[in-house]
Amino acid sequence: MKEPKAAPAYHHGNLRAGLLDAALTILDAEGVDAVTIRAVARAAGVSHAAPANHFADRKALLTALAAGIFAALAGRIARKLAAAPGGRAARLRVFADTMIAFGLRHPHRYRLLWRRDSLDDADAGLQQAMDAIYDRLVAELSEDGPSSVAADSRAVALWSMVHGYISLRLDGNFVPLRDARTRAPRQDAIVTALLEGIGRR
Amino acid sequence: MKEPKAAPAYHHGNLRAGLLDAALTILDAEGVDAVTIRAVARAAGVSHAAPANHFADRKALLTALAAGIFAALAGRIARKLAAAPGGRAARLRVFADTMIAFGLRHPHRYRLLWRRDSLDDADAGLQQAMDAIYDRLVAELSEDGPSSVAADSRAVALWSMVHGYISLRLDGNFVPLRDARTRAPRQDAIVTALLEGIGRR
DNA sequence: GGCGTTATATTGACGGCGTCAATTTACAGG
DNA sequence: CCTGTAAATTGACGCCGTCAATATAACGCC
Repeated sequence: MKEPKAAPAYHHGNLRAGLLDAALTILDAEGVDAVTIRAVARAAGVSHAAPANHFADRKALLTALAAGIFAALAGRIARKLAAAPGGRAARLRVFADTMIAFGLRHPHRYRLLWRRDSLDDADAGLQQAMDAIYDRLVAELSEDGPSSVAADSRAVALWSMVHGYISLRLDGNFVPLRDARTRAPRQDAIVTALLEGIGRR
Repeated sequence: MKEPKAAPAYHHGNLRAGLLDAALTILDAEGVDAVTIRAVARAAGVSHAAPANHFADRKALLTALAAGIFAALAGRIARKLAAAPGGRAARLRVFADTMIAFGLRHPHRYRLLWRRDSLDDADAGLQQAMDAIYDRLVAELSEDGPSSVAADSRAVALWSMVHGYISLRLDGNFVPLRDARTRAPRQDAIVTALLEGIGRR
């Protein structure tokens, strides 16, 4: 009747978790390119080939890392939406704010999520996790009136705008961070723009 | 009285241009990560250290490559807009269509433009070229009525949406390429969504 | 307990990469 | 012609990912 296997220290047991921890630390500090197998192994205190037992290659390591990050983001969005008030516009703002806040607070994590050439798309539930968020968004948008655009396209429009805004901000663009007239935070202003339209007026 | 220096074959004269040519070919064929100094040198038929005379490091090479690509894109946008009809909505569509068409036609080139960690931001006129496009967009959007959002934020909204859409498409997302109701191309539908708004109705 | 199997970790090697230093080659101007 | 300078080559270094061979620890089973 062995002990309940409570955290057998290290080295045997949870190296995998230790590697992912180390990888996340390096990612936050130095960015995706610095997350090398050897650097992660070093940080975890094992030899350079030890990670091979848990991750087939660097891509697999980054994919596992990204999967965890995406799960955290999806969870946060779900929680925020569950607690959000009823109005459609308000709920869409919650979605956008949560995404943007996450992206700006964890730049390297966010960027990793979209470094698809460094990730094993097929493998992780990554695509599927993203689809879940997307479906949620479509649902939020699907109480239809006579719109000229279907709910899925409206979801794509919002998702694209939010993602594009984060990406561009992380690249240092759009530095006046407030609307030129209202002085509202830019991220609020662009959501307003999408909600109300920029066409006529 | 030397010859007019008409294309001195190679090796002395225009290695720099030859390297950029080779780099672009490799980029299109195999993506950013394959554009290594050594591979480019190999493709140009010179030794692995020859590029050092023209580009300080890999970052400088990629930056020069990106600068050329961005200039081409900016030129295309300017030309298309110059030839575009008068209506505001129509002109915004021209901008979006041109960007999206470029991004989808040259995925690796488009991705390179935003691999800012692989580029030397300060150096190239890259930021400046982008600002030029951005300013152009603001100008297109600046005939103001009593909008609740200033022209610059509307420009950010459109630019973000277009950029985000391209990025996500290049990552394999949004695969139903047409609006669920109207069967219009998705890229047209999202522009419509932004023009008309997705808030109330 | 003892023992073999299997999972896990180490060591060492290989080739490719970016980069640097030393060297050779080619050209230009006096 | 000769000399100085720009351009290109060669060779080395350390880092990387990855693979093969080896050692070690855990576990199942008798």
